[in-house]
Amino acid sequence: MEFTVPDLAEVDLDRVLKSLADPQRRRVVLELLEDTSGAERACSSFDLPVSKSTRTHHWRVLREAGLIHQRGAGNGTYVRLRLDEFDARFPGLLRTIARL
Amino acid sequence: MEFTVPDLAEVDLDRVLKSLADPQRRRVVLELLEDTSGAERACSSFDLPVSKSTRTHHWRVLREAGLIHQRGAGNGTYVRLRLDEFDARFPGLLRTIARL
DNA sequence: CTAGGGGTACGATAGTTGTCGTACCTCAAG
DNA sequence: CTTGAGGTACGACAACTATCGTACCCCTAG
Repeated sequence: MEFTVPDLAEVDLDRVLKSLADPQRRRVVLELLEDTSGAERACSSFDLPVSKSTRTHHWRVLREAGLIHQRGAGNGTYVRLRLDEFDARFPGLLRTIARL
Repeated sequence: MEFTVPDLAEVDLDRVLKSLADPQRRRVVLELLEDTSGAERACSSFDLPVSKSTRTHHWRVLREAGLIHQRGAGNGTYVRLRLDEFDARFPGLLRTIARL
């Protein structure tokens, strides 16, 4: 199962800032950012204190903001930052926020 | 008439990002930022395509996010970026967003 | 003094968002 | 084959938000 991600050119800053204006989502993004390996990570490996459906919701918001890519591997789902693409579209934004 | 502004230490990133995740408000902030003079500007000098009450609302959101200071001068209202304070609390954020 | 521009406060409203529960799917392990 | 972990889709709901209109306030220009 595959998740469609938006073309970064079609993502607007509004959507991005809204997606990052949530503690849960920001935490996840920054956690991915700290993982300098850039490797995939299991969605289930994040400790989110919300229900399953809420988790799904947050992943979708991040996906639609162009921040992440998701891959469904039958059993679980794996997530990866679209770091290079995103940084090309919104240079420095992630690093700046990470530094705060 | 005076407007109370929050202590920057008590402003959280959530509130800031939410306040900037709106085109009208972001435009106003960036316009103030481009004005390198740092001088006050009349609130009425911004061309906001919304009603008076909506304008008031947006100014309040920015104020509560610690981004601006407002001074009521009887007749009109004047606004000023809290640039130094804000940048001390959230270093680089405004400039980064301005660059996008 | 009166008009009018600039502004706030309050109440209403439609749309968005974060959250959940339930139902259902898929695969791996027993 | 059955169970369970991980996950989606859908519908519900409360909270928040952007917007407006109305009523009202303050001052300056006539």
